[in-house]
Amino acid sequence: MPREEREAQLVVAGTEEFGRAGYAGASMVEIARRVGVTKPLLYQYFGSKDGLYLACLHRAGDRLTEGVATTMAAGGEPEQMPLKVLAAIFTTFDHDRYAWRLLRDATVPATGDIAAAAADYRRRLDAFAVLGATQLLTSRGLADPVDIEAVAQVWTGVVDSLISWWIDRPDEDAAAMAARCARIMGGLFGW
Amino acid sequence: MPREEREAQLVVAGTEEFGRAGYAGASMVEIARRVGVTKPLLYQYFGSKDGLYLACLHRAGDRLTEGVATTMAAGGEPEQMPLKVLAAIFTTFDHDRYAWRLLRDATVPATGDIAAAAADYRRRLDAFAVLGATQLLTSRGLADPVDIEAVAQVWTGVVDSLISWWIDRPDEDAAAMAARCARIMGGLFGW
DNA sequence: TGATGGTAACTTACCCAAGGGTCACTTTAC
DNA sequence: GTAAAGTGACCCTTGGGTAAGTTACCATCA
Repeated sequence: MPREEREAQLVVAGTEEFGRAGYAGASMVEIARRVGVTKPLLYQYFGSKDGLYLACLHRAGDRLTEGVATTMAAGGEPEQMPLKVLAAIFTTFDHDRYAWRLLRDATVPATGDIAAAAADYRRRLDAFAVLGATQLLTSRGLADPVDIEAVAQVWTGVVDSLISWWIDRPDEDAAAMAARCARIMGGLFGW
Repeated sequence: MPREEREAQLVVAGTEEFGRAGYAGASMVEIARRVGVTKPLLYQYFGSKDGLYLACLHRAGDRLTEGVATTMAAGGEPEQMPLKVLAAIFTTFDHDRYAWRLLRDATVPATGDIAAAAADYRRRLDAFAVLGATQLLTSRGLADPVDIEAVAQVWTGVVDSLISWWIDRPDEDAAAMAARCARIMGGLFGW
């Protein structure tokens, strides 16, 4: 099998394993086993556990920030943005649901390349979240910047828990997930 | 120092370290070092890493389920329950903010005593969340049980992210945190 | 009162399995 | 024949876990 194709397989398997068990809990030999190869090949292609994690992280982070940026750039009513962003995330990661977790893994080493890259992706996503929260809160007369930060962080937590819930329900596809969120938000908040 | 007192110190240090780094990422020697003792004493008192984790988990889980149960039992408007529960959680864990994370640590081994105990606490808390979500959604004409489950899980995710945010702001006390949540929910949802 | 023995707190130094990482080698395709 | 895909067997550090011993305190008793 050509290197490029094998690497893609390994990144997919790594994303699932890192997403499931976290960086600290994931095992390189287990990731290799999933693909049907052995550990030395994994090291030949990615150099180290950090190298593989970074490859997984960049793939996930780039796709995610791109999708969110496109959606946010399109604009619209502040109340509609959360749903639009959710729909974009669900569509992008329908077959790769663990990817989101890589950006929010608490078990990566506190310093080093991984921490820096993950912090950078989180920073970019947080900026979008803060932008959305600002639009939403100011339209309702709430201007405290600390409130806005809190709402932005809760928003990422909501995405997090929706994706965790989704991972446990593989039969629910992206469209059904988006429809469910729309129905719930409409009912609960009148949005 | 008497055993009882030392054990309490170690449970506090363990809760912080497990909460910060997760079960897989936490180190027993680091936990002992925080308290100023060495690893063998930790093992003499708790037997194993699992034993220490279970001690931390039970302390956190018991206090949490008790506080939530008391609050839910008091009853009230469905729209007011989330705020009341949040206020109870903030008050209970004002000086022990990492405790919540032990119930939701993804890096614990998938089987064994810890997994069973954590699943049990989560099950009890989920039951409260489902109860609250049912009251809230049925009052708005949403009766799909799958929607209710999703809302319940998102609710726990909201608590999770609020606590993470709070951990990063040690100057904000429980009362300020509750007031902030009340202000935001009032502004965003009109609750 | 002071020697004595026992117990609980605590440490140094070690064992061992797991897992990240490497080397030398074999197979396969062009 | 050579270059790339791939492997078996190994090294070594990390970290969970333990054995054996030391200190400090306190109750007891000539």
